[in-house]
Amino acid sequence: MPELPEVETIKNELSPYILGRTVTGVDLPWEGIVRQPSASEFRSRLIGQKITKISRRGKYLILNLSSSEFLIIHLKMSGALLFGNEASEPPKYTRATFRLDDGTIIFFRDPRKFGVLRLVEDKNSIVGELGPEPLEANFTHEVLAQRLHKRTAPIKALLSDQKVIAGVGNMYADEALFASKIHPLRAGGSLTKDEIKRLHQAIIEVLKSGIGNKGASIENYIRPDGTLGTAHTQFKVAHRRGETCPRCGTPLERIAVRHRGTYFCPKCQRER
DNA sequence: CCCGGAACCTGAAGGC
DNA sequence: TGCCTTCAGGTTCCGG
Repeated sequence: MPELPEVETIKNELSPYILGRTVTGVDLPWEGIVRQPSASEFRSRLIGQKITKISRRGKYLILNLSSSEFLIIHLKMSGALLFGNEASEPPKYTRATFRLDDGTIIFFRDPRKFGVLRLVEDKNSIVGELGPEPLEANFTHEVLAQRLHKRTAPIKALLSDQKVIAGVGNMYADEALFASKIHPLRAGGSLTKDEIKRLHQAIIEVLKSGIGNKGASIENYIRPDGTLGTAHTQFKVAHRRGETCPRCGTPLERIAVRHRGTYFCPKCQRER
């Protein structure tokens, strides 16, 4: 499922195909994918616009348009953006198709229909409340400490909260907690300064590693050219049900935190 | 404001 | 073999 490294990879690999191109057609086989405005208005306002910039904020993709509006895309759990041309058959579960002026076609494939398309004038209406970008210089361990201060929710839940840190989801939260040897159920505000420093470093490392491996192909994640990422092969605990800790050999445990599958080593990540 | 749980959605996997 | 139930999780909404 796409988290920061997956969305970053999609942005990088899609960029040469769409930057500077003009949208000439929009098909919506399932109109429910458009959150705002209405599907018909979305179509008419998007057609004719040139894509002048593509960026990422958290797990959102942001396309700047020549009209000064923004096309904001969220892939949620099962969404993928795939490129093709006029000869391409739409992949199964295609929910939206964008035709560009050079014949390139971008397919939004999304089996579970969680994905969202928005066309907005003010991008901050969507991404304005997000927490800091973990790979930018202003994300320091002091900033992390301040955002966890006095929070009583489990650290795993806080790491996955986009208002605390943008871009970290279920998989990379588990990896960062394992790397920093912190139990997922520890209250966020109970972490020591040293633990927060380790966690801060671990978040940056697991995300950078994920990007270096072009994302983790768990579930439906697929790169725009149809190939898979390899980040999941580097995972130490995430989704490694029934396996043992690569550090100490203890069988990994799986618990539910906020109904989310959470993998950890009960020996390396002690409860206190 | 903070926390936890339900809802959205459907393919895959497991149980009987 | 096949039907039924459960699981997967990012975000949003809602109640306490």
